Formats: sequence, structure tokens, C-alpha cells
Amino acid sequence: MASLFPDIKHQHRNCIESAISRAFRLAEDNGKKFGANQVRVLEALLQDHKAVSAYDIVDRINDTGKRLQAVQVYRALDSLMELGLVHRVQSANAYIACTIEDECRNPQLLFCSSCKRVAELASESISALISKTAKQSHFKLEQGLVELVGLCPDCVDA
Amino acid sequence: MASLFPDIKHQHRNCIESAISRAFRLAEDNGKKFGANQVRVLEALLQDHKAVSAYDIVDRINDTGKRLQAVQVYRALDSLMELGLVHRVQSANAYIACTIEDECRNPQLLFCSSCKRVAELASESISALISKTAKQSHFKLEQGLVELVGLCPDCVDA
DNA sequence: TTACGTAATGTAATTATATTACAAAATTGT
DNA sequence: ACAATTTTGTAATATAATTACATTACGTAA
Repeated sequence: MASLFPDIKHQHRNCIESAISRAFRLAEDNGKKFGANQVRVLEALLQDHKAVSAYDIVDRINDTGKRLQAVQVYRALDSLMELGLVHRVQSANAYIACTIEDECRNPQLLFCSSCKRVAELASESISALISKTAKQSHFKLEQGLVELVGLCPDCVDA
Repeated sequence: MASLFPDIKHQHRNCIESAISRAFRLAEDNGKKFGANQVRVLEALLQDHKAVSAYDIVDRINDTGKRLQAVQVYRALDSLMELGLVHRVQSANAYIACTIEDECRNPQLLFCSSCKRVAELASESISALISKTAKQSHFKLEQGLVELVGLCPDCVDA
């Protein structure tokens, strides 16, 4: 199996474009507004595949154009997370743009503690097991978080 | 299946005692020091089965006896987490005492977003799937976090 | 169109969470 | 007893997230 982490020479521009257009589509489908702040935050996250803290997003945004404050970034993050377009990297208090095509509310993340990159899975067997577990426990699942923390192939080799 | 969440009339004293004695055993086995601060923090967490923030632990501790500062509580939490005796409830920036008998570094938590109680699983099928997934992805797993956020049976009924 | 109610955005301040830096005390090995 | 190391104590600071409220944009019904 090839690494789930982005190849050094992948066409990142494609990631950005497809994510943005998917975002507009999803927002439309859900009758949600997709304003300038949301777009800017999503774009800031899409600059790379690393987990980025909210304040780093603020910095990225404020490098250019109209300045935003933290609270505005948090608001945008909240709405993006509601749409499943952004996930919180729980163990790092950071955020990542979703790379899964479909609606994604139960992220399965591989987070490299060394280079901070994140790869996202969409394992049916994992989600099935999660649902089954919740059901067995009479637990009304709102969100199932799976986060594998460790070293990505590149960082293991290095 | 009975609820994994503690029954209202369970003998909580037992939880506390067994956790503490297990803690001493584990620390000894690992040649780790188990000082007064660690004990106090663990006891504070064991007061109930809810996720507790670090600063709430500080408050619980400072209600009685020698006062501790946040950093001391964080240090104790770190060492307790290293031993697997405490887990971070990632989605709540809070902490919980482990209720599993064996070494526990890949917690599987059910976190009730309403009452903040936490139930802990030790599903072999989940851990196996996690390990397998990491292996397939050539990912050197340091910690596998599974956190189900939702409503416990009591809060669903209510 | 204007007036009104609602939702989104802007701005400032504050609260909550976690870490750094360094001093003091305890512990360990020689 | 002494130096080296680790743990604990204390103060300050850094980072993360939210609250409170003012302002602007947006839909909609008179």
C-alpha cells in the first residue's frame, strides 16, 4: 500500500481547488452560507497537509489582506467543522482540512507527531466497528473520533 | 449488555481503592516514582467518573491540604498518563482516571457530552483493527485514540 | 422602498488551558 | 559528606478558546 501521506511531488494545487469547490457545493446543499471568512480559513488550512493551530491560521490569514481576529477564525472553523470540511486534530489542539470526498463527521486521522502532517482514512471497517460499539453500549453517537498518533513513513525512515 | 457507565449505586469507594493500589503497583513495576502530587491528582480524578479539566483538578486539590499550582498538576498528569493511569479526554481538554486493569495506552473512551461522564472500553477488536491499520499505512503507532462523543444511556432517556 | 427582525461579521476584552524558566529541596550514587 | 541528578516549588508567560456587545448585511413583509 502506498503511503497515505502526500507525496512530495503531488500536485497540491489540485487539492486546494477540489477542496474549495467541494466546499461550495456542500454549503449550497446544506443551505449554509459560505462567506469570505470561511473561504479564507479553509484556504489557509489547505496551504499544506499539516495540522495548524487556530492562531497559526490567524497569522497565515493576516499575512495578506484584511486582518481577522481569533474569534472570527474560530467561528469559521466551527462552521467548517459542522460541514465536515475541517477536522480538529484533538491531540494537537489544531485543525486540518478534510481530504475525504463524502460527508465526513467521524474523522479517522493519522497524525505524525514529528512533521505534523495528517493523513485521513475512510475505513469502512473502522466506522462500522465504531457504530456497532456505540449501539452495543446504548450510546447515542454524535461523533466518533479515531486518531492515530505516531510517525509517518518519511519520519520513521529519517 | 449492561451500560458501561457506572450505576448510580455502585460502590465508588472500591473504584478509588483499587485504582490507587493498582497505581502503586504499576509505578513500582516501572521503577517510577509515585509521589504525593501524583497521588493527590489521581485521587482528585477518582472523585467521580467525569472528565475533569486540569484547573478543576487544581481546585479540587486546593479545597483541602497543601495548595498546588497548575504546573504541578500538569506534571502529575503527564506522569500518570505515561503510566497509562490517566487519559486525556481529547475532545474536552480534560482528564479521566483509567478504569482498565491492564496497561492502557490506547484508550477507547465513550464521553457523554451532556453529563461529562466517561466510560472506558477495552475492545480487542478495536485495538486489533487500529494496529492493523497503522501497520498497513506504514505508520509507527505511538498512541491510538478512540473517542466516541455522544449521549450516555441515562442522558438519552432524560 | 422602507422598516423590521434575524443572522453574520467586527472589535475588544476576558477566560481557560498549558508551558517555560528558574529556584529550592529531595534523592541517588560515590 | 559530596557532587550529580531528579523532583518539587514558585512565578511568570504563552497558547487556545470564549464572552459580550456593537455593527453591518440580508431576508421579508407592509
